[in-house]
Amino acid sequence: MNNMYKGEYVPPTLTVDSVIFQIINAQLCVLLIARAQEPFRGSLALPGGYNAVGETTHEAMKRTLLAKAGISTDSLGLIEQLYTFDTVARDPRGHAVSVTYMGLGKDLTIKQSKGAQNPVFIPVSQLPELAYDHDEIIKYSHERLRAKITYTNAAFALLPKLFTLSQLQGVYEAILGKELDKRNFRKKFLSLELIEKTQKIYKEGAHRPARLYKFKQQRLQELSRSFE
Amino acid sequence: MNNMYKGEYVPPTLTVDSVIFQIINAQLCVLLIARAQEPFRGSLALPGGYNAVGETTHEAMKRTLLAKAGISTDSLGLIEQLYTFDTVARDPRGHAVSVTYMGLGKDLTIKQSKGAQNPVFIPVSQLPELAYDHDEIIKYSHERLRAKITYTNAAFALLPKLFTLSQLQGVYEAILGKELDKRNFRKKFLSLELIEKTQKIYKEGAHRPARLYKFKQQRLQELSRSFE
DNA sequence: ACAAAAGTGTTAAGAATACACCCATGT
DNA sequence: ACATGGGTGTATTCTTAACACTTTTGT
Repeated sequence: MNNMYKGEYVPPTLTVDSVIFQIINAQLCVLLIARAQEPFRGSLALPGGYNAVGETTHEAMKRTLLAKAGISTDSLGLIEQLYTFDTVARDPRGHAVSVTYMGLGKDLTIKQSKGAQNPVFIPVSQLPELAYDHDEIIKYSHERLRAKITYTNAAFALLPKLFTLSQLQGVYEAILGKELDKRNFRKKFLSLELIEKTQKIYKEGAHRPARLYKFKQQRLQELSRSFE
Repeated sequence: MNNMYKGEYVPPTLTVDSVIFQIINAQLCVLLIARAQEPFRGSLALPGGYNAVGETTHEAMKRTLLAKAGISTDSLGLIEQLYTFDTVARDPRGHAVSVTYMGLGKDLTIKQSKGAQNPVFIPVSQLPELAYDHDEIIKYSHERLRAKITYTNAAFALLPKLFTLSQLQGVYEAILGKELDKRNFRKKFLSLELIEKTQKIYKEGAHRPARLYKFKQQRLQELSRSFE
């Protein structure tokens, strides 16, 4: 295994995969594409692809996400590296190493580009069988997201600039998978001082209009006291 | 950048690096080696090396740690993958991707093996200038460790099977970099029910002997309430 | 007897939880 | 007038934080 000393070093294949989350209809959804090629042709999979020499993993992520799903990373509110998986046993084509990223967005529009492969957002609670071990990766990612919203303001990346407290609570409920008490949620969240009232009102449906709030910062911040 | 479609795909170099922590004299120390080759010949660096095809990153970590520092991963209480760094700009030899692991141990004995490169444990508070951006990696790793001990029982990996409450508190103080109140620390930690009293007593020095405790589990557990 | 670390309890302030009704709107 | 989601307060329990003296040993 000391090939490198003899000048015969051969690196494994390097790939990147993206787990892009978005809340749709109060459900946490993940971006998947239908694979156009073997292996797992026709199965749903995370968007991803090869990472060649000279390209950073972040650049490869950006490129593959745009190519396979027509989504620009600029439209994501937050991107972070998740974990690096060894795929020795996992990929039928042989040894590869996959660097995974998690991205959070809202109102993501999928542009059907030339090379795109039918990108869709599917609720994480209703995933069909996926290619490779992508279900494991999504589960891991969901776990990370759950943790992330409890000690940071990451929810900003899943909400519009202006939002109601009910929408905010809905994001937490969708990710944590449980209902929260409205009064306690509001009291706690407001006491964290991450958001502020605006003068705007959101009218919708046959009920009392809601006040709109906004995050003070549109970038990741740690909470002073963790949540839930 | 679509070389792979033409069968010309060339992956970047893949390397692994390990950040191995140990508490020595109430100080958090990290394992470093003196580089025997260019680049950064003579500088201190994290132990690491190439990861060739057919080998998982974990296997490569294990192998390089043994080869460069004579430390067996079996002697570590905890190992976890940290982060994957792109080294396009960082490595003078060109584009590489480095998967980093964090390991925690106690009483680690460095065996000077044939290929070993003067491995030493150095307090993180007194690091000299290091090769590459290894200082950044260590800082990141320290941050992760700080978080880890506040929401898990990870401290078990840095302590002997039996330990005194003062030793346990010392681990927290060394990692958090601040002093803690003895009474509050004990009350809180005991209430978490992760450790239990033993009948053993530790006598040392000209003072009252201390009761020894042990962790109920020698594997990672989340705390019911997070710490500090 | 002294030095050195071990061990121990109370009080006050802050945070979390449980819980139910009125408000503003559209139909 | 009714259905729908928006908005609000209090009492209780639990958790944290601040704080100082006695005990046991070796020399």
